[in-house]
Amino acid sequence: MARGSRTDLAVLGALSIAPMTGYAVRAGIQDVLGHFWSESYGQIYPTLARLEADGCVERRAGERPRSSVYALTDSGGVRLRELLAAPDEPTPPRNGLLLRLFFGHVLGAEEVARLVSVQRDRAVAQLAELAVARAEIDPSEEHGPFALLTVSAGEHSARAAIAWADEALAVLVEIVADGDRLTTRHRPASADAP
Amino acid sequence: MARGSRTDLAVLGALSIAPMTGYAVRAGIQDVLGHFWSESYGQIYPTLARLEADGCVERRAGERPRSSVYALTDSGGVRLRELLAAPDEPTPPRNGLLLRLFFGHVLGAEEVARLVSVQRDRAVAQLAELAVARAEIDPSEEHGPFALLTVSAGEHSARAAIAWADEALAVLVEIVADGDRLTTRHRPASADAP
DNA sequence: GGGCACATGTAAGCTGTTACATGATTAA
DNA sequence: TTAATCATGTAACAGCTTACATGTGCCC
Repeated sequence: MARGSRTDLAVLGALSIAPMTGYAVRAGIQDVLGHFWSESYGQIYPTLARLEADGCVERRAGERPRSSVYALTDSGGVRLRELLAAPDEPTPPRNGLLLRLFFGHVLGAEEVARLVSVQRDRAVAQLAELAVARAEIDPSEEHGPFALLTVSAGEHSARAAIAWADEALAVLVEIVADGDRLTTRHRPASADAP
Repeated sequence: MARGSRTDLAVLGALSIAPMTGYAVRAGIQDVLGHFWSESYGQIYPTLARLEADGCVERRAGERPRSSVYALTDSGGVRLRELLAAPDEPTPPRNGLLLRLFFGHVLGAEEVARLVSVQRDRAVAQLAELAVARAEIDPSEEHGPFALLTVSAGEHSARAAIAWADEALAVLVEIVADGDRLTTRHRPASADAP
C-alpha cells in the first residue's frame, strides 16, 4: 500500500461509521482512534476534496451555513475495502529513546535512567487512559470487539514498556553503583564529610 | 527537542564511536541501530555538511580519493550531550494494523485474522534477529550494557506483539464461528452438498 | 573485464504539521 | 456579551525517501 493512502483509509473508515463534516472526522479520529492514529486538518480537508473528485465520497450541505457533510459512496466503500485488505507496510523504525540509550555511555547512566523513568511514567499514564477507553466501548455493537482488540494491543504494548523500563532501571542502577565503586575505591572506607 | 535534530543526534552519536565517512555512518546506523533507527543518504550528507558549517564535525581527507572522514569536534561533543539529554518527544501515533483492525467489521474477521497473522510472523522473525544481535554484543565494552538494553526493549516489544496477536486471533476465530452459526442456523442440520 | 562494495552528492516528490485567516452558533 | 465550540480552508515549512548521476578500488 502506498504510504499516501493511509489518510484516505482513516477518512473513509470514519465516514463508514456515519456521514459527517471534516471537522467531525478530525474530532472522531482524535477521540476514538487517538491512541493509535492521528490526522491534522491540513491532511483531512485536501483529502476529502480529492476523494470527492474521485467519486469516493459525496458532499452535501450541512445543517449550519458553510458546512458540508460527506458521505461514503459505493465506490468509496469498494476503495475502503481495498485499502483495508492491503497489508500494512511498516514504516522505518525511529525510536528516540533507544537512540539515546544506545549512546548512553556519553550521557551517563544516571541521566539515561531519568529518560527511562519519563518513558515509564508515560506508559503508566497510557495504561490508565486505555482503561477509560475500554470502559467506554459497548461490546455488543458490531465493531465493539474490534475496538476492544485495539485497546488490548495498547495495553500489551504499555505493559511491555513498563516491564522493560523496570529491567532497564535496575541495570542502570548497577552501572551507577559500579561507577561509584570505581571512583571511591582509593578513598578511605570510613565516611567522609559530604 | 525539535524534531529536526534527530538526524543530528544519530550522526553525532555514530561519530562519537569513531571518525568515519558518510557512507560508513549510514552503514553503521543500518547494521548496528537497524532495529530501532534508520537514516537515508538524502539525510546524512546534507546533515554532515551542516554540522561541519556549525563546527560540530571536522572533515578530513579519507584514504580513498573523493572520500572524506568526519570526526566529532569538542563543540560537537557538547551538542551531542545536549541532544542526548533532551527528552524524547513522542511522534503522533500511526499504527496501520490497528487502524485496519478498528474497521474490521467492514473487512470481515477472517481477513483481519490474516493481517494479524502477518504481524505475528514479523514479530517472531524480529525476535530471531534480536537473538543474533544480542549474541554479537560484547558486554564488557563500555557501551555493551546500553546496547543490550536496546535489544531487550525490542524483545519485550516483540513478545508483547506475539502475545497480543495470539489473543486477537482467538477472539477473531470466535467471531468467525459466531458468524457461521448465524448463517447456518436456518439450514438443515444434516450436511448439504458443498 | 565484470561485478560488487565503497563513496558522494542532488533533485524531485510525498507526507505531514503548524499557524494563520475567517466566520457562524451556542451556552454561560 | 463573551468565550467556547463548530466549521473550512490554505500557505509555509519540515522531514524524509527514492532515484538518479557519477566515479574508484578490489577481487574473481
